[in-house]
Amino acid sequence: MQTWFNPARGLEEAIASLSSLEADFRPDVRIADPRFGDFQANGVLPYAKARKANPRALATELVSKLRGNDAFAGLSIDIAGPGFINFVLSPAYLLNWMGDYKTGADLARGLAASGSHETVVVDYSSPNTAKEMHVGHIRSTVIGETLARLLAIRGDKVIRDNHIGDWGTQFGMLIWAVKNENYDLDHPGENVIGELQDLYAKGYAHYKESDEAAAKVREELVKLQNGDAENLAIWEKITSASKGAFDKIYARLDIHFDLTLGESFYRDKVERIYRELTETGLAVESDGALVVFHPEHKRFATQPFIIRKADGASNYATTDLATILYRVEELGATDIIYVVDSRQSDHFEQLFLTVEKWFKAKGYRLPRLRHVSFGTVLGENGKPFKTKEGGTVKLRDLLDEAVERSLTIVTTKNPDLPEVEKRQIAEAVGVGSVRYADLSQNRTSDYVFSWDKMLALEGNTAPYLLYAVARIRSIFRKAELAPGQGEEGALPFETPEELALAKKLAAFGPAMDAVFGDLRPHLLANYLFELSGTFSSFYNANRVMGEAAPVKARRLILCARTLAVMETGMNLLGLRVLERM
RNA sequence: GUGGCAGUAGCUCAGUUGGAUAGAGCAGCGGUCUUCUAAACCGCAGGCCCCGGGUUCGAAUCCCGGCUGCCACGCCA
Repeated sequence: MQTWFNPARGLEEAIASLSSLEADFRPDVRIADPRFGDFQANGVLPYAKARKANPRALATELVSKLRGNDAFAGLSIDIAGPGFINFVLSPAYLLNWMGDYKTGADLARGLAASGSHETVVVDYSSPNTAKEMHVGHIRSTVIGETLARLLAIRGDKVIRDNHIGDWGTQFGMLIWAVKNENYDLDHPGENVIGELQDLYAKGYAHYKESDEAAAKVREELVKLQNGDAENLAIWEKITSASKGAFDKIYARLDIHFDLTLGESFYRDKVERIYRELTETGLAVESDGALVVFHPEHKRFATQPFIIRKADGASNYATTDLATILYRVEELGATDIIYVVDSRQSDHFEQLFLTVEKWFKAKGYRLPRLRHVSFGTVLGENGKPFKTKEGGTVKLRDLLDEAVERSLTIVTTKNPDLPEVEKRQIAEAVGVGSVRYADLSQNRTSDYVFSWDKMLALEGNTAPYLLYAVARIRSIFRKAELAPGQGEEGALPFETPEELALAKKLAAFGPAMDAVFGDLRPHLLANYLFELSGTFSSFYNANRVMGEAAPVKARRLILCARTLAVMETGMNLLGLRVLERM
């Protein structure tokens, strides 16, 4: 019996190839409401509608062809209502599926089969140097990391690039303050970033004091940009200290970049941008600045895309243009994804429009450009997030708090575990909870920050998934078997809980298709939450140990496959799985 | 003003791109540990899908018009 890794896709293709309908017929197979079946094909309805035909008759004709075909041997098929075609996977089919897709590697293979194998740059996290990472950075960082992992498992060549803000106007103030305070960058204190942030605040205050003071601050920036050795040395030390602080957070979140090419990397690449955009006629002078207008666009006909400021300096539009060129020419990117806050959607729309015209004029290969946007982190009052003191919550503090709360709980629930293991569990649960709180929500909606919500440990949260995995691990530990062992002689699934779990596992492929459709990780989180729930119901209703051999074997199969799917999915979300908790 | 995003159960949110009787979690009520981890499971209750039109076999979803909230819009990123 033939099985499809992704039954929805398999059905889609098999139905299309067997039907004698015209080419515009799309079977439109999707997961069905369990009351009607496992999958349903709805495509005959719109097809019949377009031709004023009887959908029920068309469905009947189509189904008679499917029934005689080997590909549909393990499925029951029927027609309901106006022409829905419902499919139910047989227990034997499900058992076969479990035999074909056993391990994480099998699942990865199944996923990669439908990938397009691009070279894709994922641009995410992108904090500013000399500043502490705060809750505002968490979304880009964890969503970007998950997208990178998703694309990689689908078979893309992924290049993770941390486009840090290391060349902005903040350096004028920072350098001025470092000099004014005689801050010793070679022997910084414990909390370098905190101190740098204080220095920045002093520089900023000075900048605001008077015109003369502002001029001095600007002078430091100009010196830096002109390559002044002393200022460059200060800048380098600040950058290096900042990267060190970022790396601590990244290590904790298990995030790894292939490249960290910040804005400063492109500082000698902006002249070409000015030249090419001017010579292609895209950029024009306006109020002393060099800008791009898009006459065909309702707003961008008058809302400029400023690529060189009136004072001659570059800005982020310039470096973003240079960055795209670099990624295409030097990295071979066919696809570039920006994981950035939705407030910058105008910027990206202008950027992409400009690149399209520029690349077309120069005959450069145009990559696929996508802005994967996400909502803003808001406070409880619905305004952009600030603490009561007007500051931001540091990512470090958030993670520490989460781990502390988790430690309290693990100590209560499982007091006999060794201290070291309790701490490991608390770290995985705490950090995982913060991360999952973000990933389980639709990225496009705004995010209301709340300690309780971020650190919740029940319901649709990381611990719920981790707990399901720990229970499976525990079964194998008690059975003294490795996952994958003890499966011989299994009979097809029988109980409602077994069947529900088996079907949920076979729905992994369709769930992942939805995730890739619009790059929405929360659909993976939803799926894993549902899988955990289905497993928990199974666990409570059907014992594994102590059952007759054929029953035990088939339940061990379900445990092992659930484990493989959970581990694969959780790894994509960046959650570390646990043996016990 | 122009444009974008959003409005679904008391609260927080899903809703597979137009499919069948709109779903979860939390909070509430009731039940389940001598048996593989009760961080769990089972059940009950909870709805003007912002409002009004339209499109069609079918609309939370698409179109038009409103209302409300948030965001962006010349030299910050």
